[in-house]
Amino acid sequence: MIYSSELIKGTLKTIILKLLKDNKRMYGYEITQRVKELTNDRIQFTEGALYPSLHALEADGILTTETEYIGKRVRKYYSLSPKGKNVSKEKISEFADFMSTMKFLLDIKTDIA
Amino acid sequence: MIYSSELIKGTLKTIILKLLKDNKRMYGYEITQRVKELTNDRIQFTEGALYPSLHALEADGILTTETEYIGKRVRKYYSLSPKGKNVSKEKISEFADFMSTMKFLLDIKTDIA
DNA sequence: GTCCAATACATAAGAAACTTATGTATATTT
DNA sequence: AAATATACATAAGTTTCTTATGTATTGGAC
Repeated sequence: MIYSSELIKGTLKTIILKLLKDNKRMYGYEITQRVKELTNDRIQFTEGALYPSLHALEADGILTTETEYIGKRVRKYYSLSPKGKNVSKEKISEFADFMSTMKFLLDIKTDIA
Repeated sequence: MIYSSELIKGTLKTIILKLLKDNKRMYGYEITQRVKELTNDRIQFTEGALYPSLHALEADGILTTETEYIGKRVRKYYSLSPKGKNVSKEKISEFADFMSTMKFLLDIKTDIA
């Protein structure tokens, strides 16, 4: 099952910030692959969504970049700035809070007895 | 705390369908108040988002309507159609699945030493 | 008895975030 | 040698929401 994109909307930045919190630095393509892998293909970031989002986070001072060459191919690593570390924590805890609200609202039973 | 709207995006229809599943029929204004109340003001639907969404669900054959007058004031009640009952179940279980994926994704440590 | 807030609907313009499509280029596998 | 994977990027179009506006009735406060 691939989730309807409507459902995933708005979670992209939160996921990016979580991955970077755990991994110190990652490049764009790596992020798409990691998410795909971790979710068993249920969540797949398109490049058209990912790259503009990374650029926006950098412009906001949340991410910093280092460009490296692997052979002749460029690779752009993203890391959390000090500000980004706080934003990351906030976003993740906001999402956790949101999930518990939604869980209550949708009356979802997580334990299948 | 009011959740960032970016986070709530895409959940509006799911919430509407859940409320109508439990309540048989509700009118627009009632939905906004119920959601506000159930979430302690954390989720608030604007009319500009709600009404077009209800119209779209009706156009898709997911909701049916009955118009009633309370005094001279019109009130439009929405109910799930037979098709809507299925869609409602699907949307809710899709969201439940999505939440468990997100919970995993946001809890995991990927930089295991 | 009048004014403000609440109830109740609706739509339109603009913004935000995404999809789809396209482009460039290198590296690896078949 | 060709196809696939890696790796970046942007632009046009769509969807979905926000913000603003509009109309009208009802109830409570003063």
